[in-house]
Amino acid sequence: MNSQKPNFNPHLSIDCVIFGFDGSRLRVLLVERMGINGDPAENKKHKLPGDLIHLREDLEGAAKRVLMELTGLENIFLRQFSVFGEPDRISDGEDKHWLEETSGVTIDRVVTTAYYSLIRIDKSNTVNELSNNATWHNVKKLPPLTFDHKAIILKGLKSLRNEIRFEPLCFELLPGKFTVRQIQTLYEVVIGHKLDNRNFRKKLLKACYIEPLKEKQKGVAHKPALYYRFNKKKYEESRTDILYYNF
Amino acid sequence: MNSQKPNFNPHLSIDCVIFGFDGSRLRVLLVERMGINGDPAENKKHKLPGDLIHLREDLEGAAKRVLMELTGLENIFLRQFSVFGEPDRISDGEDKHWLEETSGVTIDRVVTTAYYSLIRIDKSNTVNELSNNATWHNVKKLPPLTFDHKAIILKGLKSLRNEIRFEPLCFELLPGKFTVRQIQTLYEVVIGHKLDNRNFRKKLLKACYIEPLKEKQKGVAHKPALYYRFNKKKYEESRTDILYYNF
DNA sequence: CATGCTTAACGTATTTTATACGCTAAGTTT
DNA sequence: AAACTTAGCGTATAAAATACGTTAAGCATG
Repeated sequence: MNSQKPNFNPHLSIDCVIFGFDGSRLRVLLVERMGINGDPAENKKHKLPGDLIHLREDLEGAAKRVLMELTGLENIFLRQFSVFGEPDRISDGEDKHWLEETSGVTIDRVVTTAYYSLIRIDKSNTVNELSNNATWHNVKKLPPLTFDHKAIILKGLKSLRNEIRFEPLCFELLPGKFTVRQIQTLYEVVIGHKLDNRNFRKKLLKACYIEPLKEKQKGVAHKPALYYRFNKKKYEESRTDILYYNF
Repeated sequence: MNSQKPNFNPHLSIDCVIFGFDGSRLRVLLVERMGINGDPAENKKHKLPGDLIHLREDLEGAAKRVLMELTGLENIFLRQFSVFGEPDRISDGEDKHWLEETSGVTIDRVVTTAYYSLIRIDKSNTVNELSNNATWHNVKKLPPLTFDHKAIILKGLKSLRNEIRFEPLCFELLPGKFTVRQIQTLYEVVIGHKLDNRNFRKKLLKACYIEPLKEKQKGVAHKPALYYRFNKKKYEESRTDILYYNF
């Protein structure tokens, strides 16, 4: 309508904490903040994939758009976990300057809705990442980040760490076929401590929705492990109301 | 600065789902939406306590302000649980008209951050509630509500239902001294099914942080129950890293 | 081609926790 | 005094978590 008006709301944004599992570490996908004139910023910093929200766009829709542009993937796991709205979260001079230059409007305050998403790291999405200046980083060794993005990542990690214990989120991070060792390692890195392999295995295989395949690992210098897959349908059928409670 | 500008951001709000437990039902505190000209609206509707956010105000600060104005209470339990930002959530003609009249600005879209809070229903806060047109409603029998407030309450309830099973939230809803029956009834209404009293009692009393008092119920037409209290310090000391997980 | 190395995979014994349900106790009401 | 109601304790059984010993299947090496 009014050509002065940008087609996004300068007060609202979304940011995505995209987690991936590379077989031994939990990683998060970050983009390099480009310099104001297109050239790399002097103080190189990373940021979370995110964007201001278009005027008639849904929050979750905006998150999906950002994910699609970055990875080329649709239908990936996405969960809102928190909002960050301190009036001073954009206070850092350099970061604010960058945001105003790239958006073209004066920024008073931006409230960002944070999502975490879970994806499988493999060849199919590596291509897009490279073309978007995106790189995977170990969540335990984060590079310098803009704004309060470090706090956002840590809170997202906290949410994941909590929720993976009660929901089948692990299968969003694992390949379609996986070994017992892979899923155990994933749990270990996410919840942060070692688990007994014999008991883990026992508990895992009791679950009828984790099905053995006929296929084994190949080319490993030890006894090859059997592959399993997650049967989502069986999982949903086997769910009963959880009665567990504590004080 | 600019006298045209309101001292709040017309895009950002908070809403509070305030839960209370009256001994047998879970209740939620709602305010009656006043009519546009001060007189009761024709189509009487209720709404969640909430407000637009002041320009330099924190989200949680805004929630605390709303709670303080409504109940006169400080330091009450408050937890952010979701954001509601669909572009059309304010689409209802009547509701939108009301909001524009009372705020004095044109409303395109409001993203609201939803908090739930837990309070003890007793005499000390009844006074303020009355002066603010606030009333308690059974969460199972909600009156007609403005905007998407019904969906917000239901999502808040879902969060509470989930989180009360792993955190000591029940003590925020109970009086300082309570009986085993009271805490069990609270669990039953929140999680939605009956529990075996004998086993519940056993599990409860194993917890060292739930301490028996010397005092008993009086004036009840049956064997009087012993009162207990929650020892927060002991609770925190007894916490160990939860190792429990599932797939 | 036998030996060692590494991780997979199975089993068993013990402890802890959850579930099911019977019974007595201490008040009030009639 | 008998009936009624909820409090409060106990016991037996089933299920789940924990601890840890042992064998199996592949590859790498001399």
